[in-house]
Amino acid sequence: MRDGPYFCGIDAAMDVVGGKWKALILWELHNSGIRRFGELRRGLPGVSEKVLIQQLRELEQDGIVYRQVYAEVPPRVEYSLTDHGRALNDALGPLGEWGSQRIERIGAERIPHHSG
Amino acid sequence: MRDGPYFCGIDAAMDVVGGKWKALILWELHNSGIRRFGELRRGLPGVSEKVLIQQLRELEQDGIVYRQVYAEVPPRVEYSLTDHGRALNDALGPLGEWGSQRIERIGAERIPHHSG
DNA sequence: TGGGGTACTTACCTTCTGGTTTGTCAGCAG
DNA sequence: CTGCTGACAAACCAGAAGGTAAGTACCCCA
Repeated sequence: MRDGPYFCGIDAAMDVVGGKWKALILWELHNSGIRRFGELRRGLPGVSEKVLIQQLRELEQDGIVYRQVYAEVPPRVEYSLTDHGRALNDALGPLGEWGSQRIERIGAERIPHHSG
Repeated sequence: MRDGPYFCGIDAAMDVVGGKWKALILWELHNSGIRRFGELRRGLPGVSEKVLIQQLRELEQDGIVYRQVYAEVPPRVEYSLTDHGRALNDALGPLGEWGSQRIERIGAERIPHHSG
C-alpha cells in the first residue's frame, strides 16, 4: 500500500499526504514539535478517533511521523515528525501559500483553530 | 462545492488538486501548453473518459484550466492552464521533488509516459 | 451502407474513505 | 463497586469517488 507504481513525484507525494486529515496532522506536528494523541485530537476539531489513528498509522508506515510509546498507566503516546516528515512539510509550503491566496480570492471561510 | 470552509491553505489546495488525476492533468498541460481532449486521454493511460471529463470540468470551475470549444464537426475542444493553474503548478514543484526522492527511497515503480 | 473519429452524456456498479458506536485494559478517585 | 481516564480496536454503515458500458450527434471515407 502506498508503494506505487506512480506517474511522477506529485503522484507519489499525493499518495502520502492525500488523506483527509494528513496535511493538518503534519501542520500540527510542525507547529508543536511533539503532541500526545489526545492533544492532536483536540487540535483537529471534527476528526474521529478511529480516523485519526488510521491516518497516524499510515503516516508512521510511510516514515513521516514517529510514534513513541511509554509503557505507563494511563498510556502515553507521543507523535512527532521524522526528517522525511519535516522535508515533506517544507515541500508543502508553497502549496499552502497558493491555497491561502485562493481562500482570499474566492472568499472561502476559514475554520479557526487554537495553536499552541 | 470546493468552497470551504478550510482549516488552512493546504486544506484548500488539496481540495482543488486532490482528485485522482488532477495533478497529472496539470502536469500534462504544463508540459504541452495546449491539449485536445483525446490527446489528454491518451497521455493519461488508465483514465476513463467519464472521469477525465469530470476532473477537467471541476478544474475549469475552479479556474485552473481554460476550455476552448470550437464549433466544428468533428468537435474540437482545447484545454490549457489559466494563470492560477500555472501558479498552482509552480507551487506543486517542491512537492513533486519530494515525491521523486521518495520514489527512489522506497524503490517504487514509475509508470512510463510519452511526453510531447 | 457501414465503420471510424471527436467529445462528450447517462446509467449503473463497485470500491474506498471516513464516521459512529461500542468495547478493552489498567489503575485510581470517590 | 462504580465511574473515569488514555489510547486504542472491532463492527458496522453511509456517502463519495471512481470505473464500466452503452448511447448521442455529426460528418467523412470507403
